Amino acid sequence: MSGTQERPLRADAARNRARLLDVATEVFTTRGVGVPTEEIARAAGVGVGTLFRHFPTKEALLEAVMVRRLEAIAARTADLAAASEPAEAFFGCFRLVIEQSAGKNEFTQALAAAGVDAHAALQESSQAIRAQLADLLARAQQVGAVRAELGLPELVALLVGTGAMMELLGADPAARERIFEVVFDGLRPH
Amino acid sequence: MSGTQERPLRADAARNRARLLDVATEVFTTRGVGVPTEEIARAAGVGVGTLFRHFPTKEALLEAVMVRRLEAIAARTADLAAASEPAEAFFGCFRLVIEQSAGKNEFTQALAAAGVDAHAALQESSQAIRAQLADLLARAQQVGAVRAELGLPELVALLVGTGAMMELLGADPAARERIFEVVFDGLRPH
DNA sequence: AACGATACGGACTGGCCACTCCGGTTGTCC
DNA sequence: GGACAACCGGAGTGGCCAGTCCGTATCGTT
Repeated sequence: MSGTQERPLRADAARNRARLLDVATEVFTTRGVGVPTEEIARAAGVGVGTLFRHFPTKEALLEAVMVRRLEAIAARTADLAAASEPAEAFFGCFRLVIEQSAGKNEFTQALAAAGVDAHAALQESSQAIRAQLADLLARAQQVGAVRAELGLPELVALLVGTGAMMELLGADPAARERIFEVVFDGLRPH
Repeated sequence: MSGTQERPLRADAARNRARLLDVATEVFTTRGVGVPTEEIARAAGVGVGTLFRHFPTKEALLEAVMVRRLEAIAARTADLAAASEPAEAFFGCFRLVIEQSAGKNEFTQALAAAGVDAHAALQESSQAIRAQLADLLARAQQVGAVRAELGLPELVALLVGTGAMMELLGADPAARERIFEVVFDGLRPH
């Protein structure tokens, strides 16, 4: 389906594209999506023209950044899930997803909105994560580590919400840990 | 301090101001803060000039809306807190705050940011709520209804985060209830 | 080394939106 | 009921920003 079948980019073009993605990730994450495109271009050492050639729209750039993050999370989640028994895998992945979306409120919102109004590319990579999460959840429930009545939508909500909590608490590790304890205890049966 | 000491408004001016506030609350809540000011003016049946005379800035309008909501919540919280014993009061107010901020992600973010960079008026009314919450929390902890190690920052984070979860789940009451169960169970000791 | 093809830069355009300004209207007080 | 203030409406202004266009530079190939 997703044919990445284009003729290979020229060396400089590939370099610029990568730099653009890196810079955009950094800037959007730390300063929000309201930052003018021109600033991202300048920070990447290219002109706006170049930016818009690689990403025809600001939205497209944002999407590319998101997809990249989602894919990174999916990969790490898969590793973690394969290497542990159900309960550990579930809670480990929960932490991982939270930590990977650090400083990125809007990213989590996108994950949330993905099932609703996001674009095709986002749909695809967020579906991948959702499938993994569903699997993780089912297995953790089977061994009785997580309340049986919870579904995937609730899990996603919990993830996004917990992410929001962490963002609020900033860099206080003790407080973050206390939140994890509350949420994890709440997730366990009875 | 906060001298509401101005000469009383003319009748029509007062009416317009109130209508503006009502409409702005509605519009900002349902469609986000990105809506053009002119649209709010039109919906309120006045010109933009009138809007900007009452609220010199879009931000000022937003602030007024926030303050109003915060005050409403503070009032209802106080009632509820006075009429129940600690545990019931705490969890009741938790629900109340969540429900009152329904459909208003950005409002909750403001509550959160209030301690950080919001304007004077917001500071004031959010301080009032925070004080109430601190009290509620302390009392619930004294009777052993809530984990002792949690502080006010964690409680605020939990509120905001849970609000985000609810927003995500939309109108599914069963799912919302399941989330409440998870969070409330997590809040209780051990 | 020379020549296409490919990619670059950044001045420019168009649209949107917060905010201003002032001629006209409406409330209020004697 | 008249006169003066207080208020209103909405066309207009300025600034910002996403996206375009084309002359110029760079890459890769023979």
